Amino acid sequence: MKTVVDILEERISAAMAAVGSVGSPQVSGQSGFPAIVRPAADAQFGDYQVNGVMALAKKMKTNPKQLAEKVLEKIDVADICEKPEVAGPGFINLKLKPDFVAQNLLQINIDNKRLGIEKTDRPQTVVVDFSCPNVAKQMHVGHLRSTIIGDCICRLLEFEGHKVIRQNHIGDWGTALGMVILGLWHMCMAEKRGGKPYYENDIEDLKVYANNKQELKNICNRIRIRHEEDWEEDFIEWRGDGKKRFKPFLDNLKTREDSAIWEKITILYQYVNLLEESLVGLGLTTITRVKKKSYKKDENPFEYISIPYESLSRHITAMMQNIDDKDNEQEKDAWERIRKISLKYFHEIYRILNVKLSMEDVRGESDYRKNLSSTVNDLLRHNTAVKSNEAICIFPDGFKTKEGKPLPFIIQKSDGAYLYATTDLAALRYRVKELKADKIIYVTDARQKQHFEMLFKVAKMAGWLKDGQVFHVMFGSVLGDDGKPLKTRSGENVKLKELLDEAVERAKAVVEQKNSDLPDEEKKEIAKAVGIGAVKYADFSNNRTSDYVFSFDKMLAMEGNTAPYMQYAYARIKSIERKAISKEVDVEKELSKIKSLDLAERAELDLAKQLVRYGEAVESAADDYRPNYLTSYLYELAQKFSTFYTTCPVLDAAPAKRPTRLLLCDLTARTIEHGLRKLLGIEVPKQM
RNA sequence: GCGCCCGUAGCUCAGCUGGAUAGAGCAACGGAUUUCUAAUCCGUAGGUCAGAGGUUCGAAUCCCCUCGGGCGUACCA
Repeated sequence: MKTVVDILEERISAAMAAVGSVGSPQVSGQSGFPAIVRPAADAQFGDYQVNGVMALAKKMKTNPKQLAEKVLEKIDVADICEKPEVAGPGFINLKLKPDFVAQNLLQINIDNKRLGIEKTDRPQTVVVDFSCPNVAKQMHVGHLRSTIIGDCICRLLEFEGHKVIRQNHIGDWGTALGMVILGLWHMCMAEKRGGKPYYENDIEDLKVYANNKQELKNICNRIRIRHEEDWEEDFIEWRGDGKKRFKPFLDNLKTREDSAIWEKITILYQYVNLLEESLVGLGLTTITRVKKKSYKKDENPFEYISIPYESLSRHITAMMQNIDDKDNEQEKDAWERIRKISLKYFHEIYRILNVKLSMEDVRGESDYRKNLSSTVNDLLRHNTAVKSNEAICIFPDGFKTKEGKPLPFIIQKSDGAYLYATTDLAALRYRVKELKADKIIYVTDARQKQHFEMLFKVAKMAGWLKDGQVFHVMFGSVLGDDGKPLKTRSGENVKLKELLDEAVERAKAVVEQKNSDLPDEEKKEIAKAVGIGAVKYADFSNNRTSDYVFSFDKMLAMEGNTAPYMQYAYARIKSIERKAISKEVDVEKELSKIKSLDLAERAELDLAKQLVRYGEAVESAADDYRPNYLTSYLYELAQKFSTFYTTCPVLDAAPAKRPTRLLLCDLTARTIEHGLRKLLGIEVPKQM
């Protein structure tokens, strides 16, 4: 079934074409005559309005009002609308016939699965890249948006009939790798030293003195001296070979519990990050080793160099580039363990969030590690990439540095390490070539806009992409209550798990207060649905591109335009169905016999018209990747239902009126359920 | 400096290739419950769409300038 707005658009565009081509042949040669049918701005104008006539009049250099009159003569919508009217400077107002609404509703009613919404006639293979948390890091509120918006986009596209391939491009390569190895090293040394782990004290000190440069330098130097002591001491054959302590520690890691490792590694990751940030500009150096290009048997294969202390993890990253080598076996095992544990925790969050992402959807940066050199080489061969300051770069047009020079897209650093630009290119190629993607969608925050613009441009330069094949679906940053961006500095992140737990807890308190008679088990289920639903809905209902002000109170408020409002409407309908038995009303029977509807009451007709529009809302949300179009539709639906509910008794209605009202209830429930559960991944309890 | 995004009611935000008198929620105020769940409904009040100019039948929306905020800007993601 086509949406009403599409039918109207088609018919009125045809009428406009007929009128436009008569008076002005040159206009007809252009790209058609869009009627631009929109929901009416004000109910007094009817249900839909045509905006396109005035634009056409402008093109034809004619009077819009007169043109609208001419179009009116050609319009054939008598089966759908009351007589259309010209209004204002050249609008055409359309009002649906109650009969048409009733017939439409009866058709939707028959289609249990899709509520009368057609599948696309041009199905595509769409790759959606979303969520993408970082290994060894707790997911925080910043990951919430990518995860649930991405999931919603997948659900919308799947429902439209596209083949969707989810890709969880987790951060498990590049710098993350070096930081985890360094973090594990600190874990080892802290355990050797015993007592309260030194990194916990260091984190506190670094935070306290973040703005006192002199003291910060003293602290960092103290850390560095301890670091070098530990490093110097840890060897059997050659300085710093790690055979005395670190290597046995890595072996021992296998015997430890996941949860114990997870808790520590997330803190250590923060530690390494915070230490490196603190070190910037302090000028401290440290000793490390690099493998010689050639060496004799029994000779120390390493030589020792001095590097800036803050670049140590990056140095390790470069060394670990060959993680698949035999020498690095232990590091590789440890790394895979950390990766596995991290994924376990991410998937726990996905389960709680009701997000459809499985282990099969995980294809992280590390999965492309074997394609990185060929990606770079191919670009060098095409002369797309060039060497500049020892780094391998591509200079796409239109991007400039601070100094006004061309801005490079760096795909290999001067130390030989690859970057996320390289993995992104390799991933993009994989998606086009192997996954046969017609379309690739990246769901990330707006700060990466320039990166993606460059990525897409480079991929086009290399001939790997067609126009219009990739989209960056971006969203705003997460802000704190003070309106400033929530920095990813350690400690300031709000852990997603804790946020979700609190949401459920608050919901539980409300359920307890409103409906204390329910069995405990049910109260728990309701609290989960309401709490998680509220958090997700708060995010969906915001404009995607705006910044996101994070506030417990706002997210967890359960009044007004929130998920619980819709869940409540649903629960009321289910309650009517339960009550029907005691009132000797056979709902199933009345619904199955229904042949026509009686939409006499204002509230009935308003609700019916809203129900007819569900397909339009889904379509616009999917077309623009904007879940908030869907949430505002559902909110309006619930509002119209609530008005209907208070003015139109259902079970106590006259027997002749009752089937219509039962159908309105049933269809409202099905639409809310479909929108919330199927498309937004929000549960709808039968009671609350 | 340059590039991108943003500025709408006291607060949080919608506003869909430019469309009619700019809409919601929260907070405030007034009303509604012997009747299917009041996590509700009905109503009142609240605006120089940051400011100035331009484009046109018509601008919150497009262009220019100013002010204010954010992000990015060669080896982090």
